Amino acid sequence: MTTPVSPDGTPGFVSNYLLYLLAAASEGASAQFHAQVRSSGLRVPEWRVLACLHDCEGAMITQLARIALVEQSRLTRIIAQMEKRGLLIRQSDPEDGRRVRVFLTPEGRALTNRLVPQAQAHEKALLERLTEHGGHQLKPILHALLNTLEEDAPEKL
Amino acid sequence: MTTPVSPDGTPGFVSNYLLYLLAAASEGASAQFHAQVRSSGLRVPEWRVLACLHDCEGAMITQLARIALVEQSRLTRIIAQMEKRGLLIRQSDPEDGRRVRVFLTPEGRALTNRLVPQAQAHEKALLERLTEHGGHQLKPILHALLNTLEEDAPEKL
DNA sequence: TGAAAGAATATGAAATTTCATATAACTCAG
DNA sequence: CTGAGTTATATGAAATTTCATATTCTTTCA
Repeated sequence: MTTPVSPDGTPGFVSNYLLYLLAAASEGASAQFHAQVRSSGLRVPEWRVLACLHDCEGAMITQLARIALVEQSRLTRIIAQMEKRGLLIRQSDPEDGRRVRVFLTPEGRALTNRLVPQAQAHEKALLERLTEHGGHQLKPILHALLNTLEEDAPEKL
Repeated sequence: MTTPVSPDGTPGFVSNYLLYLLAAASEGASAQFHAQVRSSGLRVPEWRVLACLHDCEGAMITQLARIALVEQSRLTRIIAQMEKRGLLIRQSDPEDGRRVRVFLTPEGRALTNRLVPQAQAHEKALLERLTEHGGHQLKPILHALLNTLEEDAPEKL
């Protein structure tokens, strides 16, 4: 990831463009851990679903889609696959028959409980290597960015 | 994007997990501008290709794939489509016949020259809304993160 | 030189993703 | 209680993406 420069050495637009930096940072930082995810037999969106369920078991498809950053119809199919694999079960909400609530199976929970600590360990290691460069400011700034974005989003709660 | 919490109010893992924050920040920050991209008739990876070419005309497919964060075989097809649309042309390198170098057409360049300033304006506006929350630290930290990641990547130059 | 190894790009085929829309369930005003 | 409007999820069909591998060209070195 050598900083791309024009042939003449000019720094170029992309290499200092915020949206590029964010995308590259996200991709790059995730790459190592996502390899672990895949070697646990999960694809990234599946892992995200498990992580969300770890926090909010019984969430609706739509909520999961929003949190896991996946489009709804896609998530519906991912959930279906995960259900077939026995990682989770769908259960329609008795209060509101349109809603489908998703729960981890014991197997799904076991996998989740194995991966979450791995994720935390990976995060810790990464942040430690960043301490000299203000690594502790990273998460606060990202939170601030997300809050700012929420303000002007046509937000669906 | 209400901070997801467990039913009991516990803050939860995901909502403060670095890789999630990065992914959500990237997605969220990009959403508005990517809407502009699409209304210019481009998909996001296509815009990324144009932006890269803006900086390094004549780049090889592999370079573009790495910078634009797109897998090579996918990029090959994206480039092919863009060539059909007249946004760029491929030209095989006389020095090394395996390489394909990519150049903007006048039309492609015009589109690029229209979008890059839009991107810059969007970035500026976003960063301004973040100034009170340490927005000026964001890009430096992301650079630091990317540098750190490069160190231990099996890096292909 | 020429055979083997390596690089850069392309491509087939299966799988996934997207987009629009269907379906089903709920809400609420009249 | 009925039907228009809304919300949650599902699904068909086209398009894209992925993965493995083919193809083409280059480099290496015996």
